[in-house]
Amino acid sequence: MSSKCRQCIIKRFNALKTLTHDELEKFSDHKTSLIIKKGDNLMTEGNAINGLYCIKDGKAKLTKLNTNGKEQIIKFIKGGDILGQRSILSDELVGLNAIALEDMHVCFIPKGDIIETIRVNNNFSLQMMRNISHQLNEANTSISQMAQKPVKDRLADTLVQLEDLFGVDNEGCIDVVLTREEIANTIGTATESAIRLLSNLKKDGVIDLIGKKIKIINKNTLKNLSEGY
Amino acid sequence: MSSKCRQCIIKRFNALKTLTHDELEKFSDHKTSLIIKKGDNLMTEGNAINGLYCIKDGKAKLTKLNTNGKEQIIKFIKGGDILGQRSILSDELVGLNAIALEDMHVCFIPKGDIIETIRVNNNFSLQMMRNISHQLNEANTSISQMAQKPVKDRLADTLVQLEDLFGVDNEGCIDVVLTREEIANTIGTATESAIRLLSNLKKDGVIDLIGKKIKIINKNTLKNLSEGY
DNA sequence: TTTTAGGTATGATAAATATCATTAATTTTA
DNA sequence: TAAAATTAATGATATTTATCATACCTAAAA
Repeated sequence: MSSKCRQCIIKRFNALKTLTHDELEKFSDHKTSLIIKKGDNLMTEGNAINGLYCIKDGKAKLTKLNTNGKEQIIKFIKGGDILGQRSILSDELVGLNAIALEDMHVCFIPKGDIIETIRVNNNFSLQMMRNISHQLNEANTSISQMAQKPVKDRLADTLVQLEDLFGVDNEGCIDVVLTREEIANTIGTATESAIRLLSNLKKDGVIDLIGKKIKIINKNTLKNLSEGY
Repeated sequence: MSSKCRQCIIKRFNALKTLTHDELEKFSDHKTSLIIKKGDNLMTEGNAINGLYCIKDGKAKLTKLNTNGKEQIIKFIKGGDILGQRSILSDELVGLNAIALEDMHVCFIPKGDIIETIRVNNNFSLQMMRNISHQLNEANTSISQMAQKPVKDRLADTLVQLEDLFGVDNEGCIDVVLTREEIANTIGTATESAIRLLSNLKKDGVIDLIGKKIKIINKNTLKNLSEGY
């Protein structure tokens, strides 16, 4: 049973918080609730999109498939995030794959309602612009880091970012399960290189590896490493 | 003597084309015309910005300074482009340096007018969103390429993109003057590596090097190279 | 014009990273 | 639970890329 948008906690976290009572009601009436199974695609690169996805819970990776067939992970997504804004706003095809890292609960709001709201509710559009602008800034930083930093620094940076984004579980491990290959695809390196560098960090006592889970022991050291020290 | 925004040809190329007669008049009255000398900063990373820059003519590089002191070129800018949108929209500090590659003519429009127009003119905000969204898409592609492609492929890609962006002069050379270091900072490699790869491309007859100027002889080969063939 | 400085070019070498090969561990499937 | 398949780990090696050194060229400055 799908609940009311009005009651949804995720609206506190994003552009939805600017909506009026009536707008929320309309969204509620038109929305579809979906369950995306781990490994399934929520969006697919090159496809058209006709609405916005609100992530209620679950985690996803946003990826791009390279011409050589390699997957590049551009960004991670979690509950409270909104997907598809860029594509709806620019009226372009979807640029990234969104692939569930675990089962997800998602709401789909049709494009018409969004566009209508953009036209009427200025705060909503401003909030969306803010969001996209912020993402652009992050992307630019990413370009610079990918281009200039060695793999080791990028790995350190990624670990810190993953902990900041997903937090830690009750054992103190970064609260997301990624394969070594996915970590490699995030920092842009070969899987073996990622594994090797993780092993080194463990040997140096900076992190601990518990199965697939990673526990940051010395965050400051990681932060320094990420800046080349 | 600064002319009227209404008559400015660059308004045809960007969000300004959605402005009403009255809005253009207001912009005209409040704008400042500037000349930025080659090598000077139009915007500086970390600074606040209180308006939008419209590039009438001239070329610029958008850069980021890395923690190791290296410059990364994120994007190139030319006449018709608008600068500072992201920062104004998100209300964040400027994320990039804009440095003139040649003398530029630029108009500055104060933030107040822009924000006001965003509130009133929906087409204007939509157009801006489109622009930012498009830039975000490009940035994501860039991340993927930086992370996954070898330097040679990135150089080939950059050369093609530079020609597409700036066109060619009457000798058929890419119509922008960049130092080898700037090319290296675009693709994210050492200057010597960029020079070496350019020399190889010349030896293979794919490009010609005429002083600093670069002439693409076989664009298709470059395109293939950029995809790893 | 000569000098000087900055940019370009190229070789030699070192360091970083990828690839290939193999084994061990873990997860999935039958 | 056993077998199969995937994932992780690590060594050996090849390739890519960076760094250092030096020479050359070009354009600006004295």
